[in-house]
Amino acid sequence: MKKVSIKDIAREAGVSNATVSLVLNGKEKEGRVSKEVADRVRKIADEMNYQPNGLARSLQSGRTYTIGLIVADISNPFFGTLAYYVQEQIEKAGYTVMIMNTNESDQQIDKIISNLVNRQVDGYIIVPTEHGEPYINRLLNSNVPLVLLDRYYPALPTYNVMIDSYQASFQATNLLIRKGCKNVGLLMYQNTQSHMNERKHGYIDALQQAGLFKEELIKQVDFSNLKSDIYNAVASLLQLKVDGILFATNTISLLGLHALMENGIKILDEIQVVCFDRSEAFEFMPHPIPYIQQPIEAMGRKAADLLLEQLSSDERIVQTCKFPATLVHE
Amino acid sequence: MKKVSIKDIAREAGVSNATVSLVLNGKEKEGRVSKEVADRVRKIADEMNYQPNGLARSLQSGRTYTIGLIVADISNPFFGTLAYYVQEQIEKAGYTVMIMNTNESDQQIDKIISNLVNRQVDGYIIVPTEHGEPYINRLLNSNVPLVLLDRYYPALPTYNVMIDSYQASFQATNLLIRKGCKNVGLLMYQNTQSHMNERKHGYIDALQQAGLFKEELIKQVDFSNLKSDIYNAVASLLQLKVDGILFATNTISLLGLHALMENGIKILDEIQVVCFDRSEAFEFMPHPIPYIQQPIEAMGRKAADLLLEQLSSDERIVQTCKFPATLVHE
DNA sequence: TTGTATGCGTTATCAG
DNA sequence: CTGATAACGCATACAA
Repeated sequence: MKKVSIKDIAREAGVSNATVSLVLNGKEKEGRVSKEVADRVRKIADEMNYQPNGLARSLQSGRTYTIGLIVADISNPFFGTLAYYVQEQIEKAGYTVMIMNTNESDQQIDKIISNLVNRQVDGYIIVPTEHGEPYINRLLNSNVPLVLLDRYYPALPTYNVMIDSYQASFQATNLLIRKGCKNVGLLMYQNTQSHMNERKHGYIDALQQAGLFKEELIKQVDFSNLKSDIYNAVASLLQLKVDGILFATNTISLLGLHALMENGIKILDEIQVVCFDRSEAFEFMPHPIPYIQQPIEAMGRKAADLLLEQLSSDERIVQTCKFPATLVHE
Repeated sequence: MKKVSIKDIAREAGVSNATVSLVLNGKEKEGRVSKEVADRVRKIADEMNYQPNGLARSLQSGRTYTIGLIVADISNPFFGTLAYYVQEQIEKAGYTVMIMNTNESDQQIDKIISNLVNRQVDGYIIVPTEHGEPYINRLLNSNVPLVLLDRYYPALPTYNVMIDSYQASFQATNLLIRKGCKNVGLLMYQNTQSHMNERKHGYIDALQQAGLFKEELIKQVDFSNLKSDIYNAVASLLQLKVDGILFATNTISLLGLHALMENGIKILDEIQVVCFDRSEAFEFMPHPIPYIQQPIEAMGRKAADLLLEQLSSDERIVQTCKFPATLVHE
């Protein structure tokens, strides 16, 4: 069962491989191949169950029609859903998506990018890691189509797609203030990236405007030690008598809520919260949990569109596309 | 910023491309290249920021070091997590994983497989669609490394990895019976595949042994019309006075629980349930929800291992690896 | 120790 | 209308 190539068909049909290639690519018109030959070639190709070799084709054409999508954690439904829509949109244009996982590791993103470069992918959609800037920069310099997703490096002139984290966080914090909270805590990642930073400053600004900001109510947790970090942070916030908490990501939200429960807190009775992203858990809670809803589908499709745009034209007018997030409550 | 090839380095270094190739592949020993030349070549390659072209290499070697992972829905955390572990395991062996999505569509799986064949991937791990048997069979005949995941076609001699759905469902149903249920309903997909079928028969057998089986308590829902189908099915089950329900997948579980709630049912007080797969929602429910836990990590790694095994040796001794699922309750 | 020549499967150019 | 032939970038058998 070895692979059959154009050459095999040519031999079988008694024609040259050039002719076969023309026929199989539907170029018989301009190639001026006779109907008879064309039909015979097609028939034989079919009988021999010919499958074109994309490698050879790509080597020759310089295009793989593949794009690399690098996310931070494919087991997180946020990224899974994002990947879903990116793929759906990219596929419409005849491209294939290669999904890769960094696990938030800078070392991994370096390896993955090298790997994709070797594979000659035509473009990249990347959720960048905290200190991945040099690797992204290298890609940028090589002038390959590129879109950053969910986070970006302000110093780099890249296409970016994400939500307006500042606004989302600002609004969310104001909701807590309106509900009468005087001690609003923030649970966020120990991470200096744009998205975290904006979420932090939206929170700070809202509280400062209300004259309620207290530095010590900001708790940072580590991605690699999440569960115990969060439990400790929540315990510590409880000691500081918080009456409201903003959770800065979906994962933090879920673990945070759980930690509150474990501490015997009646959520939304004793302590107000706002979460990031909807969870299937919310519908089953005694009260509806307020949350920040990211337009995942829109973001995925937009990232795909921006990449496709670059793929089909040379001019680059970089843009940062910040989607507004929706605060869902009541 | 055009790509630099071996030829460019050779010219720059004043040697032949064969020499460059030998050096860059660490074959200077057996190739007997002098240290000086080797060092110079390496230095120049580095300065010119040489990146090997994997396409050309693969075309020559016949191996892409890529495997295709085809799942049914990447936005479903079950498959997302599965993908995560498959990738982690495959990557250890130096392979790259291409994740693709069928959305349970037979048409899609056909397209995706063709695409991956064109791309010359070295092997496949596939969650097959309902009527995808012919496409899988074609792959099988081409003798390419292949593992089916989560479901399989009994008629095909493939490597398979999944849970023992019959046992899981049988146990789950017996739990409901032990809890005193007399009218146990089943909410499952309208799907003839192995996993669904086994879940159905585990349920039937358990009930028949207890003399409690009633055909009309089995409700089938459609993947493409899920939400409303489930609401209708639940409503209909309630009219039939069920006192226990087995939900056959994670998605069905969540929507099913929600439908019960909407109908004002106090879950586990008025009606007993068993779900498939853990949900983050369960921890927040008034009572701990019993569920069937699949060993996702073990399955992902096993599928990867079985594929790697085929990749590194010619002998195929197909095996179906059924993992026991754990019934978690109390 | 290094260079030359060839092939991997395609497509494209240019003759015939 | 069709067939040689070169080229894509790399690896390798064989010369030198």
